[in-house]
Amino acid sequence: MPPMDDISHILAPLNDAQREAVTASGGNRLVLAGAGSGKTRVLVHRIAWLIQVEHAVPWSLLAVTFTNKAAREMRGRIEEILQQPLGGMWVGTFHGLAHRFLRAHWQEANLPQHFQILDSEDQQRLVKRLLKEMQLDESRFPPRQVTGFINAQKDEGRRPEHLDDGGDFFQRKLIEVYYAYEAACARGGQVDFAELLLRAHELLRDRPDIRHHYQQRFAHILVDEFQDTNAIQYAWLRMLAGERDNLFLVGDDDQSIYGWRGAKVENMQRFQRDYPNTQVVRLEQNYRSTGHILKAANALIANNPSRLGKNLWTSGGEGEPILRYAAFNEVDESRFVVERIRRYITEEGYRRDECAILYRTTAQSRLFEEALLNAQIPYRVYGGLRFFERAEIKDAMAYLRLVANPDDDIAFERAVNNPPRGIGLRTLDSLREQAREARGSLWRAARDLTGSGALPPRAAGAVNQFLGLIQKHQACARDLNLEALTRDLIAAAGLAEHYRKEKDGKGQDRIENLEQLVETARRFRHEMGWDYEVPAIDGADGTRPDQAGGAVAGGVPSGPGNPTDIPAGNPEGGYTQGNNTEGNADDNTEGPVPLDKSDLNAFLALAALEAGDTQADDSEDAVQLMTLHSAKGLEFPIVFLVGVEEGLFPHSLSAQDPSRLEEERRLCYVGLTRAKQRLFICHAEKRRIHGSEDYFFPSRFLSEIPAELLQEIRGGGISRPYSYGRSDNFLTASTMPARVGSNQGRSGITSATPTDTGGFRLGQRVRHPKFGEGVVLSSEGLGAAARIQINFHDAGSKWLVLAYARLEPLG
DNA sequence: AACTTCGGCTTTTTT
DNA sequence: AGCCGAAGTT
Repeated sequence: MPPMDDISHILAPLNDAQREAVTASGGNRLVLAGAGSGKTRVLVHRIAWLIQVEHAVPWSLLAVTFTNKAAREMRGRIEEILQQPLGGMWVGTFHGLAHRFLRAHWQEANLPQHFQILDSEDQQRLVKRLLKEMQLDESRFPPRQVTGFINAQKDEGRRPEHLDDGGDFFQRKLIEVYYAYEAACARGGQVDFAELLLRAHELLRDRPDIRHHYQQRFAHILVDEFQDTNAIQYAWLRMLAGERDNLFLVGDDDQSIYGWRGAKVENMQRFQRDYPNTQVVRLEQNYRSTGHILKAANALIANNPSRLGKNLWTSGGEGEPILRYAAFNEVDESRFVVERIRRYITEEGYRRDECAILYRTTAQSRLFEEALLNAQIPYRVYGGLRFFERAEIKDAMAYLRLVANPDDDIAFERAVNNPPRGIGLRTLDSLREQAREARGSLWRAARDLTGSGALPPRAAGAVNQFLGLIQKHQACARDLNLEALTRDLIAAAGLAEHYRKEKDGKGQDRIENLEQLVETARRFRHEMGWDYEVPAIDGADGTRPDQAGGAVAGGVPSGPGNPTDIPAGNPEGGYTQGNNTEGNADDNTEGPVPLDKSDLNAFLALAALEAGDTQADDSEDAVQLMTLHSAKGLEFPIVFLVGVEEGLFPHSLSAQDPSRLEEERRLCYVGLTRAKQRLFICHAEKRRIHGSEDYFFPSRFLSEIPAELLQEIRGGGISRPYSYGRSDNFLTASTMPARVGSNQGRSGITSATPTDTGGFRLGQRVRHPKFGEGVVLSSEGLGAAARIQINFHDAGSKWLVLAYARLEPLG
């Protein structure tokens, strides 16, 4: 341990508030860390402080994050500042840590030793199958909603037996599905994401011996992004902390944007009630953005009534004004943004990756991609399918899963006739039927039926062949390493051949991805995995302090077509490859390593828990495109916040409910605070959405930003007052050409017959005495029959009879 | 059993 | 407009 005088590197880079948090001793701490206030730095330095100054052993520390990326980054930064590897410290995601915990205590948790993890897609498939078996109509019980119901219950810590249908038919059925779902998971030895947390919590709750063991072990528990915890995660933390008052929670209630998936901002207030001795530290000095940007963000978020309260400030300058662009339509918007980016790159020397385009919904990326493509500016879109979520990878993984556990029905259904081998619906139905009757797995049903001659010979042959394929690999799994098993299985199943024949252009990509999978398996080594050793609970020191490291396994590919890439590299740089054993493993290949069953299982767990990156090649300097959600935690010198329109942002599905509207506002706050130097806010007056064209008001969020901080840019250099009148789309009886034919829309003309609009123009703003302000969408009919469609700001879109509607033109 | 077409639906995303 | 699932066709 370095001497006391060697702590300047821990404290020197900190401001007073940060230092207060880092050096706190005794008691719980809640750090309210505003955007850009050095939240991660505080966590990292706190841990360094605990180890170097308070002489805490890494083994007695627990640090929890939400994403694997954050966990990797934190571990890397701690190791960097300490200049030593963090052996036994538990750093990971809630799910990752719960998984590790359950692996160690599978018996006590009443799980099979080699339980598998279901990802969301698997879960959805299972629910679908159950709905079908229970003969519930999918239109009345949409699988998505049913899955959502089950997950929401688990997130709240509720088992089906805790639920009451309240006499409601739907509720009763949902509970029945939940029961059936649990039974199916138990039969297949499977655990979904929420189950990891719930089981881990229940185990701590029900087993005082285990609970005390961990309570004793963890002297300090640190949590990042605390505002994103759900009920069960919070309960789990409390359980682990016990009476030790050893919680160090970092979060920002203003950046809570995952309420829709169970996160509870309330946990921040609740924590202060549950632990009245908690000391709160506010980090309000922002090191990221200009004064104007911070003022805008502060003003915006002030509109949210339920806040803990915080005000960001900077010692830096005010910076440039925020620029606002009212685009005519979405194409104009994308052209504007790309033109500006082009100028920043070519005229001001910015790198491409210093520019980010942030949007509310993924669908919005397309136009920007097109415009960037046109301008020949490289870009990178975040989000979308990750490596282990790709269909071909899941196909191959289904075979691996069956080798590990033949009772995995979800894998069975996926693999059995893919590639097609003559096992059709009829055959599958009889397998399902048999499985249901025998209350066993499909695998067993298949063995029963092929043995008893109950299947038609042809089907029986095909099923037998499939069974043989899996069995053969189960047998030789002992002699093969993971890589060989994966490669052989893909070949024997005929997957690559199958994709080769695929006629759409994706076949080649898919084959490359399968090759990448084999490569990933090759790199995956036992020593990268987890230490599943069962701690001796009654012993003073059950887990080996030096061994438990590497909560985050290496080897997840960052995407296709880049076999030599360094996996999971940190684009922000600054961290050494730390726990990433990969580099070494690559170079000292010691010949074929025999496959340990836990090797295969660790690989399967990795695939589920850490699905890999979305895209290859972070190395190329490219403009960054992402949703606001995925932008959290990032920063860019130049930010374009686009599609800032009422109905899109806030999204129409959230605008009604006050609490969801607040969350939208927080999302906007997150967006604004991503910008370091320049911020553009764009909205389109007219936008094609879901196939039809609509008029939009600028978002209310725009009007919540003080006008003096905003400067409007006029389109195409033409100075024109901001109004909806820019539309070239006049639709009055006199100017409207009589058109025949069906190719409407192209020129923006939405009706082919002459109509009477009473002098109102399409896109014109109007006021109605009852419905308030709105925009003319379209019209039909003549004279007394003339009707006009208005999209009202508050009341939505309505058809009104012109003769009666007392409409007053605006603007 | 495999291929084709039609119809409904459409936020955000990590584990 | 596009994606997915379900029904209809070959």
